[in-house]
Amino acid sequence: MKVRTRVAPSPTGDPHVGTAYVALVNYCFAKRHGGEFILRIEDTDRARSTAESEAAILDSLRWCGLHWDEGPDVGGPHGPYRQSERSAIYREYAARLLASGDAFRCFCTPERLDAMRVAQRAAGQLTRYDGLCRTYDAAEVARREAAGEPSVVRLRVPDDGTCIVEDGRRGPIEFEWSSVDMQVLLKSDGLPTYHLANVVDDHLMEITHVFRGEEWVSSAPKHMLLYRYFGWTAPKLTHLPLLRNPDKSKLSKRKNPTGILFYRSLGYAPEALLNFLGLLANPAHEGVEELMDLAHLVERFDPAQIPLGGPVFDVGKLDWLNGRFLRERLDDAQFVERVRAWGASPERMRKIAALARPRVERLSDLGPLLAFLFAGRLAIAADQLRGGKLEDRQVRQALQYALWELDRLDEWRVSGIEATFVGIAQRLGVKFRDVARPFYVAITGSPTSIPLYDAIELLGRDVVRERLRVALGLLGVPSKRELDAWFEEWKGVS
RNA sequence: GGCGCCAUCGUCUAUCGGUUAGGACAUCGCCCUUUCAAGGCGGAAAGACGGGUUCGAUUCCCGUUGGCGCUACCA
Repeated sequence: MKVRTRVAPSPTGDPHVGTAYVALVNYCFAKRHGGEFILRIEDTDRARSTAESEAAILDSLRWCGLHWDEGPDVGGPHGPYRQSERSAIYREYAARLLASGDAFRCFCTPERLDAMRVAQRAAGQLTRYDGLCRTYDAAEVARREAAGEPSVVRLRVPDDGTCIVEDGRRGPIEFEWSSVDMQVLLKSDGLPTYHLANVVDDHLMEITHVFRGEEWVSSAPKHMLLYRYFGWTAPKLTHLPLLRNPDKSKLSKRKNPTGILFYRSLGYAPEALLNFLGLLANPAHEGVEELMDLAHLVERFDPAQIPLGGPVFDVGKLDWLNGRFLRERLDDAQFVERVRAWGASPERMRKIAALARPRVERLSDLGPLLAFLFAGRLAIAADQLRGGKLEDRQVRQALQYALWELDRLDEWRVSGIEATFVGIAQRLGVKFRDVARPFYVAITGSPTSIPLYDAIELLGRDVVRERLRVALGLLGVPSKRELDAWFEEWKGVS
């Protein structure tokens, strides 16, 4: 049987290095065995999924140098590859489960479920659906449906016995069925949850091996149950350790740059990023050259060698690999080409020229004026952020608001960015010109520069987020309490 | 709280019961060099704790502690 793997990102935000990591592992395994690698978009969460995010994810993975044999953009024999276009399929399989009695309709309200969980937790028990709707007979279900009561489809789970999940790297993991929740499979909007869609798609797309994040371990029993109910053979599951922040918490953008685009903006070579990620999955042992290309990564890939501890994403090591790639794997001409592609493309230079030309007297003024566009971390001190009419607290609050607001922005364009900043000044009850200075310093490294919103657009979301985060850190990282209070105020006005 | 996963230098890791616990990044020192990098050489740096099993545990088992994940009509 042909090996087929997949990566199934959810388009709910910026492309994450964790996605690249999981994609790389699946890619390597498939290619190592002459198999196929598929890209599937899991966009069943209508509230959070966006087309922008999907496009960005495809773009980032392509930039990484990972090519998929089937996917929403290239098509393939098992399409569609976007779950939002497969609703009918999931409904059909949910109906099958309903018919066989392996799933049941549930009419419970969110309020009842909430109260139930609160009570269970207060009693020190695990939170699990109590099975009320499971007791309804066909007539009762029909009556409620006819009355127009909204309902979901839940998975029937055994009340006792154990489930053994076979993990490709950890071996058997045992769960009590009584600790597994009766998961919702089909939401009241008719769309499936991850669990149903994932199992159905992996089967229909003939996926043979799944490498996914460790966060899925605890829901694996539900997936095993679905394969059993459907009478399907489950793919071989292997859970990958989660990438961590330096403080060992799960890698998060609150504490670190996590976007693939951030590393691209900073001038990392995709080869080096992949190299680094590949080393995390299969570390090089003594005497082994660590600088390797994708083909080499594929050739030496071995799932049995994946370490189980969650590795800290060590940017220092990435820097070293990237430096070596730049100076050992590229000649001058190729280097120049990289520079052009990175930040000096004709289109980008034209935009920059239009902004810079009115502000220079000599071409040599360009260096200091535009350095921030070609820099990673800016050398700024806390005092440079001060000096306006605002108190530190207000500046910090403004920076935090900007972080939150900019995250919510769908389109990264001057117009939206401008509206965001105007809004922030209003909320704080101050004039924008008074908050402008710290933002200029945080973003461009100087209180005077090209227009702020253009600078922000040019820099891109990930770099801007990082600069704001660094500036905020300079004036004092907000405490949990401050953050909560600000968040309340922020929510209140929006 | 419950369930699950994990546990060696600051970081990534090697060790399939017996090693001076090895390598890489970072760090420190020296060399090279008009500077800075790069490069070369060298140094410092680790088995969470407590019980077992064993002639012998970093390695196997149990417990504790710690970290992480899950605990949604999000993935």
